Amino acid sequence: MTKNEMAGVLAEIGVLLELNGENPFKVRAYQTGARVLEAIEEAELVRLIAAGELESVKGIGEALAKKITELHTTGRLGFYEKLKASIPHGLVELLQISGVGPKKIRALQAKLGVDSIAKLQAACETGAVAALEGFGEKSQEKIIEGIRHREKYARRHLWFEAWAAAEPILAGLRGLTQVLRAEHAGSLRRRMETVGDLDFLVSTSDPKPVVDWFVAQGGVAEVTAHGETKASVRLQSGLQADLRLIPQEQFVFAWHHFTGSKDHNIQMRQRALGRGLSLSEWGLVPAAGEGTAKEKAEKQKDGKTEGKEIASETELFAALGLKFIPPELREGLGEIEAAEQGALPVLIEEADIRGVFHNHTTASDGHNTLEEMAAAAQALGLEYLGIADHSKSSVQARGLDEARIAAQIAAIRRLNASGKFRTHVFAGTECDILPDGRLDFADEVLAELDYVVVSVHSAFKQSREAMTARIIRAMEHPHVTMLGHLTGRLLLQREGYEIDADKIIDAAIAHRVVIELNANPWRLDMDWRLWRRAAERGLMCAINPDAHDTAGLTDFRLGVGAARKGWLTKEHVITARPRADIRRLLVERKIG
DNA sequence: GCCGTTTTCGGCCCGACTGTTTTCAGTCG
Repeated sequence: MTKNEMAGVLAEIGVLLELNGENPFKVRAYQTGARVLEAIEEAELVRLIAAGELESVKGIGEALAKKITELHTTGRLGFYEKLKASIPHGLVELLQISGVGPKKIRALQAKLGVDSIAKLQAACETGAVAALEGFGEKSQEKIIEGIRHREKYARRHLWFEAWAAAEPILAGLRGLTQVLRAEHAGSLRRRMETVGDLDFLVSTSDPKPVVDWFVAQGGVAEVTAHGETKASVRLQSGLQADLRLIPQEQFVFAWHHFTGSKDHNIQMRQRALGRGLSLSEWGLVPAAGEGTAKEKAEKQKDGKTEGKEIASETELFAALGLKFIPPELREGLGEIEAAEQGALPVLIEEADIRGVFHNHTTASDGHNTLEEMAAAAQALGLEYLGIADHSKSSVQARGLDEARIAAQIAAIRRLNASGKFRTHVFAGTECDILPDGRLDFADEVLAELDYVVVSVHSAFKQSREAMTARIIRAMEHPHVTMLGHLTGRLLLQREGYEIDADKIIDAAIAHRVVIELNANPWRLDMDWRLWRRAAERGLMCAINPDAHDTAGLTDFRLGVGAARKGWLTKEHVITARPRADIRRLLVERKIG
């Protein structure tokens, strides 16, 4: 059983225990265990299991270590199978309904025999739910709505779609005269590849007109909460947007809190407690003494307790002995330890990008010509543009055959010689990796190119072993410069093909092949979660927009966001190198 | 179920909003 499958089992145990009404801290322990497994490297995990040292991992104790070991060695877990069998499958899907949690599910099951969405719907229609103690007409209506929209509401949204929705809201809030400050937070600010909802924070001396504007703005389908300090709306896309109104003195604390992640916040609060302080969205106050954190924060505001003024996130981190942690790193994956040791990376920025390698033209499945792409790259200030159209086996994308790519190479050479654009164009290919790992072009063709991207576009259903061997064989080819989209995933649409990422990363390092961070908003592949360790071991990254038109070139910015989440600095990223370096490296045929 | 430079037991982040209540439980983030 793979690492991620084991993590999935632990997470599911957490859900099942929750439905059983188990101690919430036990539930959390399983959730933590699942996340820890996801974050650990597969080879390291195997080593720890073999050595019996799993318990040395923070978050994994005796019980979880035993269960993980059982899963790893037998592929099964008796505890899990028994638990799963004891709980009707339909109960789990009830959790998808907005406003319905474990307690309500237990009540519905105990008193009405509800153990599926269908039965819950039927019970609502007869009015039985409204008659239940603790429920009422409103609850019943909300459940009916929740059932009707559960797919739309549960859906996550691509980061760039969420950003497109958030930008005008943020601008609208900032345009209100009552608003002192408005910021976005949440997974959008952390630049997660997908976003579940939008979070906006506002400080104002006059909340009512701000909340009223927020719930009445265009694009709002439904108002789900409308209080004095908080409002929630459902946008027509199904995306939920939350607005929170925060006094100016507490803005920084709230901004940090609602940026998350949850794991990061828990670790920050634990760190604060270790220093006799209590951190919340209200402030950073002494942990001891009477009263809630909020009350203490308010006292502090009035100058009744000792406390240094904290006016920025930098000062907030500093108060806990930490360097500023960029939002992209706040995933609870070691950033606090790094910040403590002054070992945070200087993350790559959009301005560091000098060029892009993987782009298409009308020669294959792009929508703009070579010259149009070059002009657009120049307008973006890029020093170089790599053209990598598809190769002949990608028939669906009108892949180039030998004659057409020869003509394209000549056209690129002529364009560069003409001096028409300051941006230099490199002639490349996105060469198909054939099902057996051979390349789609003969060596003589590849030798004519400035560089070669290799990608999988066929036979997605190969076994993990076959696919891994196939990709490694392709990377061993002496003409290969970089590997395109590692898994071929399309976010929220299609899982990637099965691979052993560690093995492929090792092979890429060994053969000095670069792996691409495909910055297309549906891809962001290789995943940010893999980059940190890979780069530490020496893997080089190319942030490539995989642009199919001139507008798509700007997608490299999404790739920078993902690279930042992967702890990458500009030293790790080949496309942050100036053109002169690139030319020299490409002449040597290998970059890494 | 995990964890410990206050602890091997007793904690575990904590507040807003809603709906159902008439003081609070459940859900959510």
